Amino acid sequence: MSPLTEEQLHQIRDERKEQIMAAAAKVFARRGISGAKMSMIAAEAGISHGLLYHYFTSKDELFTAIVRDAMESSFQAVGSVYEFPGSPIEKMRLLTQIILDAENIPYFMLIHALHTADDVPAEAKKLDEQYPMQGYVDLLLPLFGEGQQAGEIVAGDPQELLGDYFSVLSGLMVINAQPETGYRMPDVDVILRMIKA
Amino acid sequence: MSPLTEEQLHQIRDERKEQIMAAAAKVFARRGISGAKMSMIAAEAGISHGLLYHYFTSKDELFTAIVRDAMESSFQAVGSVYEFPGSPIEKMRLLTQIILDAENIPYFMLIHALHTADDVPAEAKKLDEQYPMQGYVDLLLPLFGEGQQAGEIVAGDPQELLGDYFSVLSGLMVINAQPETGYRMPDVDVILRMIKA
Amino acid sequence: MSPLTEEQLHQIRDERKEQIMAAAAKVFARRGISGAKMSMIAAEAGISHGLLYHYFTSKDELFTAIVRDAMESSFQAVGSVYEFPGSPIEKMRLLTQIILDAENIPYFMLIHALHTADDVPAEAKKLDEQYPMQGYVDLLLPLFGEGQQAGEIVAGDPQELLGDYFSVLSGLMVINAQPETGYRMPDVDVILRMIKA
Amino acid sequence: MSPLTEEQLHQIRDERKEQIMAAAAKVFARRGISGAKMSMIAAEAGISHGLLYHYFTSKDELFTAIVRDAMESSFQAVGSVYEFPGSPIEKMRLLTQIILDAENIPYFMLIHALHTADDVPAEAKKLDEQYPMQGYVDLLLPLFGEGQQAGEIVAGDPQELLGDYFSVLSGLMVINAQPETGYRMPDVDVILRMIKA
DNA sequence: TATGAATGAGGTTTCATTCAT
DNA sequence: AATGAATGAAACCTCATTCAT
Repeated sequence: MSPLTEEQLHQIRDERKEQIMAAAAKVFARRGISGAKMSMIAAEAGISHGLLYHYFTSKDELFTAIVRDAMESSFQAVGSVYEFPGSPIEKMRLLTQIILDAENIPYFMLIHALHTADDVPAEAKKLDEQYPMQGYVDLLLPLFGEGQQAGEIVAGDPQELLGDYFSVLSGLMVINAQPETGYRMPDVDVILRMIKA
Repeated sequence: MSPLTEEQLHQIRDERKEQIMAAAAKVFARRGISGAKMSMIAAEAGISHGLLYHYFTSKDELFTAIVRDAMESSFQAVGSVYEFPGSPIEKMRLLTQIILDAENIPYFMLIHALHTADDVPAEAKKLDEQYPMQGYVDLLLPLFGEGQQAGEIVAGDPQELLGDYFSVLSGLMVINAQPETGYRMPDVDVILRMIKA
Repeated sequence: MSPLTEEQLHQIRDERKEQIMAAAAKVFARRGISGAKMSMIAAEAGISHGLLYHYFTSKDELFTAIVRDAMESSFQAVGSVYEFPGSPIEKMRLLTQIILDAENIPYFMLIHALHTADDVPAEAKKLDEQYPMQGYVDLLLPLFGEGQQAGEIVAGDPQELLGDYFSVLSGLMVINAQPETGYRMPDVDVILRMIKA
Repeated sequence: MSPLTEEQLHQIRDERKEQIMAAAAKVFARRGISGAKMSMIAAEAGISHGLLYHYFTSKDELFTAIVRDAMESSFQAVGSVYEFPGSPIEKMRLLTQIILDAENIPYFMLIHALHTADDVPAEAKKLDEQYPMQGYVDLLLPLFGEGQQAGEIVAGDPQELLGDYFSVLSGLMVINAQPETGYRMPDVDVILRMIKA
């Protein structure tokens, strides 16, 4: 009966959702929650603002969906460090290099926005508690300890060192979210010196 | 009951302005430009929102005034590094420690907000060009070179290294602007490892 | 598998229209004109909202069609009172009983909505002038006069009494349109006392 | 310090609130909840729509405030019946006459709107449960029983009769909310016949 | 005929700014 | 100088209507 098959419609919906979320991630990252206007997101996605509401009930829901996406996939990405080749410090080096990629900036910005705004949707706050930075630290603790025992990584409380390391990375991503601001994105090896023995 | 002299009035006015700017810096830092509402600033300053407009023509002017203040005083603070005691690396250590003080966070946040928002007043943008990060780097280049020659500071392009260093510091300040976000503010010595020989 | 004849198609179309109008009447009655959303009507009719527009050009046209239907059939129903058995007051009793049936509520609600809203389509307003309450009164005047002469019906201006009577019935139907509101639908005989000698 | 005394401001606020509520009652009564636009209410009150939000947080809150007002004062009005002069049926007659006053129409309409709309604020729904029609019936039961014993009021279950009576009155008020609709507002004595012995 | 994606006018709400007192 | 009432531009969101398939 339907002129488009169920499957075709499903595909259209999924593609549109992706398209909107990609556009929204950009805008949220660049402007923060209240600075991101629905009209900007619509324009960035090349659709009418009305259609946004066909796919996401509200700005809040849209923001939350993007954050969920960002957190889940970043968590996975960090977890894959154990499949990297090389010694612990070499694994850390690779992971750092991957993280610093400009394309990850929106993810860091979103999490930053999450902490910055105070009108964050409750749902998004839950996600923040579910995937805290501590999670990344825990994930890497074994690797880090191994590196310390091997004498490749500097001595000290691994929890704190890893926390410091992620904080530095997060900060760099956040301030480099805008182009042309005069900030620099340091070379991997410069940052790595913080934890290298 | 003689009326206040012109000068006394002027001084009262200036004190009020300081009070408002301090309150506004806090709010701008915590919420960003569009997230900071004039009513919040008024509440934080303990005055009515109407009174804000007796001291600052607009939100834009208020923001710009704060940014100017932040830039000028931070520039001065960094410049005073040459009066610090100790060897170059010790001077850098002291400067870093001073910078990382939580009370400086608003300054970094303001500059970050300046880069983040796109509805930044033109006046504020001019300030950004007038006091770019490069200025801080230039200020410290002689000290840094001295340290490298003394073998205290790691070899490499001093321009880039200093740029990296300031970027890391800026990033850390920005992400630690909100309390309770799980980020860490690393110990001075951890950061210092990035440039220490 | 011979294709449907023109006539059969027409009939199917008409049945669909009836189905939609019945659904719409329910929704309009319960929510009023602006409270009734096209999507609700479509859902109630079990079709997509897009299909509504194959049968009715607009919400206004749909509303008008329902009102026309309601007015025409109710006029006919009241007119049939003369074929009822019994004396004038008994005829009035039967008519009242028929009117008070819950299934007639949508008709009264529609006419009420017509008077309530101010964004009523011009076409519908014309209908309201074409079938005013006065029409019902005129229809019943002879019967009423007969009842008065027979001493069954209370004395007084029959125009006014009949007007009062219909107003009371209308009011009762309208406030009982929603279930569970605490209002009562009085017994026929209680209402009849208003006009019984 | 304040250029207007606390008291003056309070008075302005109260007057404005009254003015807005009166205007809103009119508009809500005429158009229902979703049909009443905030801009209409503002226009009716002769103020800007922005100012509405200075006094009432939302359309819902405004509606609820009016309903509360309506319910409380109508409850009081009905309760005062016992202070009326005359026999029970005469008291009922006076009460009826007071109720039927055109100025009370908004009150009935609001309660009707409350039952009609389905997007009624939760707060308003609570009020509806707190002041149900049964409350009015209970209030009048003693008087009604007295009238029945005195042979002035028709025999029958007083609960049901009073319920019927209020339903008829409510219905009449609701359908006569709009001017020029062809409905009639019956004379007190016509309605009274429903309960008079 | 039938569907649901897509649009945009219009309604609700927020908030920077003005102004009477 | 100080307050808070008042305004209106602009943001968010809803929903009647259109249109590709």
